[in-house]
Order: sequence, then C-alpha cells, then structure tokens
Amino acid sequence: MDAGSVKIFRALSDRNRVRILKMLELRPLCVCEITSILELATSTVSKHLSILRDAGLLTDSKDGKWIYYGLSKASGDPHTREVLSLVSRWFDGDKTAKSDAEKARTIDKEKLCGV
Amino acid sequence: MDAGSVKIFRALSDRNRVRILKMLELRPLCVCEITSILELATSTVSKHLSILRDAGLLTDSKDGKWIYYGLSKASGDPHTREVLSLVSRWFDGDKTAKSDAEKARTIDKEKLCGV
DNA sequence: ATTTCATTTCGATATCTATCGAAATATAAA
DNA sequence: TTTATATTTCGATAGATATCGAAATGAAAT
Repeated sequence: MDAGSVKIFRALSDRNRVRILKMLELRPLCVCEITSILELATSTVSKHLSILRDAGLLTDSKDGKWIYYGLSKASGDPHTREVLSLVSRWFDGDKTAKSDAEKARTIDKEKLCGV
Repeated sequence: MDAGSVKIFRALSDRNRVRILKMLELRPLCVCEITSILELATSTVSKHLSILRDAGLLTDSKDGKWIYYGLSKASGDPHTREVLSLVSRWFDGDKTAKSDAEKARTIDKEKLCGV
C-alpha cells in the first residue's frame, strides 16, 4: 500500500493543517505570519508545516531571516496537484478559511515581525 | 472548518482502512470476509468499518446473520463520490490491494463463515 | 428455548499525536 | 562580535488511536 499517498491523507487529517493549506492559496507566508493567524505556539506551527512538507504538499524557501512556505502547485506529482485542488474546492467559502485569509491580507508584517 | 470533510481525510489516514475501501470495489463484503483478508482481530476490523461508515464512505446492509459493507457509491454527497474515485485511482494497481482483491475473489465463504 | 455464530461493545494497553515552553540554531542588524 | 529575531528541535504531557481479547448483542437454526 503506497505509504506516500496515505501520508497525504494523514497530513490532511488535522483541521489546523487544512487551514494552513487554505491560507497559502493567497500567497506564500512565513512561519510568524501563519503562527499569528492560527494563534498557536510557534513550535506547534513548525511541526504542522513539517508534516505538510513531508507529505509533499508544501515547499519552503528562505528569504533572509524568514522561511516562506507555499503550496506545491507546480509539483510534478499528480497526486499532490489533485489533492491541493480538492482541498481548495472543498473548503471554498469556509468560514474559518475566509477569516484566516482576511487576517493574512491585513497582516501588518512590520509590527508582526518587527521588520 | 468543515468537520465532515476533515473526518473523511482522517478516515483515509490509515492503511488498513484504505485496503478496506479498495477491496469493496469488487463487491460488498461481510465483516468476517474483510477480517480474514486483513488478518486482524474482528473487533479491530469492526472499529475500522465504523470509522469509514461514520465518515460517510460506507453503507451497511443486513442479510440474515451477516452485515455487508459496501462503498457509498450512489451517495448524493459529492465529496464522498469524489474521494472514493480518488482512492480507486490512486491505489489502482497497488500490490497489497491486488492481493486483497484476489483473496476476496477466491474466498471460500462456506468454510470461512460456516454457511 | 437453547445453541450457534456474526458482529459490536467494552476494557486494557502500547503507541502516536497535538500542544506547549524552553533550549538550540541560524541569520540579520548594530 | 554582540544582540535581536525567526525558525527548528527537544522534552514533557494530556489526549487520541490501533490493536487485542473477552464480554455483550442479535439473529438464525436446531
């Protein structure tokens, strides 16, 4: 049984991880932004991100002090692309997802990350 | 965040539950058949089935002494239909799934269930 | 009615997971 | 080279989960 595919379902089996995927549809976000939106401990968010990345759903890219996480949109893996599309559609219009996206749009990164 | 949709992912996050979904593509099976294929305790299989049913992926129908579980194919719920199709495709040709299906085909229900 | 057998529920257990705070790491600014 | 800050890793903990065997349930046959 393909462990990688089951791992994708496992990654999606937590509400907060789905929230992360949905908010990253807007744009890539750094850990501190995601943390401020989810209102969880930074270490907890970091763990969620590593699970999503390990499942192949996220990519990370360093930019100075920050690490930006983004959806593996351009991924060559069809399973990844299909499940990202599915999550996007299934949770389209979701109350929490909308509120998270609104927070992401209006984040004051200067204040938040002290840039 | 839609709890029902996350529950579907949760249900799919266990290898043995995916095996159950795949073997039910052949035909509905009773608990003792599924148990003999998975080689797990009956109580364990019963629990897996209840999780899949609770997620809306399975239906059960009584037939005398037996309870047959089948895929919620004709389900009106689009999420259910979509994810069942996805599982079918993603694990098509999977070694374990093929072996399970072969077992299901050749089960001697007379001997197994003492009919 | 009693027995038989398929299934579920219950109780126990070992493992896994989500979470936190603290410590470690890494990078940028002073 | 300190200092500050973003992120990860570590250690701990409470709660969830997969598993089993035993007991309970329910339906069919004797």
